[in-house]
Amino acid sequence: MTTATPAAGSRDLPHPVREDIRLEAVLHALSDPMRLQIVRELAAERTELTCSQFVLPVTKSTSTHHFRVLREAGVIRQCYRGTAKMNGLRRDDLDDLFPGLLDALLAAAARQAARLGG
Amino acid sequence: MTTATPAAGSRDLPHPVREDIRLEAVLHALSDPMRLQIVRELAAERTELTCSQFVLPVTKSTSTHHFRVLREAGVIRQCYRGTAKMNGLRRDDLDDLFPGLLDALLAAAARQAARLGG
DNA sequence: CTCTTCGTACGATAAACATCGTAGTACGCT
DNA sequence: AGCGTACTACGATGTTTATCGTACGAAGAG
Repeated sequence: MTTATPAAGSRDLPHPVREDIRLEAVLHALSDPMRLQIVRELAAERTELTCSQFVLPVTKSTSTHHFRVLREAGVIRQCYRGTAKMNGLRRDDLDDLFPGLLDALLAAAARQAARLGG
Repeated sequence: MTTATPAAGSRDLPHPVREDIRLEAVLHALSDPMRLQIVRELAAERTELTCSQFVLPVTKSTSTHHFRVLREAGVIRQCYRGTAKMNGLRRDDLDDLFPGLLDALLAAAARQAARLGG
């Protein structure tokens, strides 16, 4: 336990490196309402969240799918912490690649939510 | 004729009104490389362009499809001028709904193109 | 009227996608 | 070891999507 082994339990997840993140993939990932919601919550809380902390109107299989799309697009970073899977926004990478984009997207989403939701 | 009839030649095209433009639809429309390219060119030239001024590596049917997706998402506005179909960015509507988003997207696309293309 | 140019409509097709359910694996706790 | 929690893997399904080809319509030039 508490061994800082490289493999860290052999439960690593594949992420694209920063240079491989493609704008089209990011936009596609965010074009799904469920995934956009996930990213909004993740940005609101400034910390990492477990998958189960999101209340989504779909089954767990579907949630897994959406989280994976976000990860493979380079929008979030996932890692295991015990049995829980932590999710964090890749804000540093996104801000470096596309300065201002993430904030503009979050602002647009917030604005639309405010307009439609009340 | 030159009659300013309401139908205007019965060649009108359906556009969503500003309030009906959805962020998810815009992101989805721009998540296709072909369509992102179209929007980039449209933004670069500050004027309206005909469909045939775009050189796209697909057939005309497919082009028609992509232009329609962009129009139905509210990203571009289309109208006929003679036999040509003019395309213009709906910058006013997009800037009103999502201030700063379009510019952030275009900047991100330009940055990525610069990074990958040279 | 005819011809050409520009774009559409429709049908087909293959791929991708969102969703589910079931069965299974990994980890922590007792 | 045994149990419960958290998430995954796989297969199925119905929908959407990107693409094409062919045939068609609308407008302008001769």
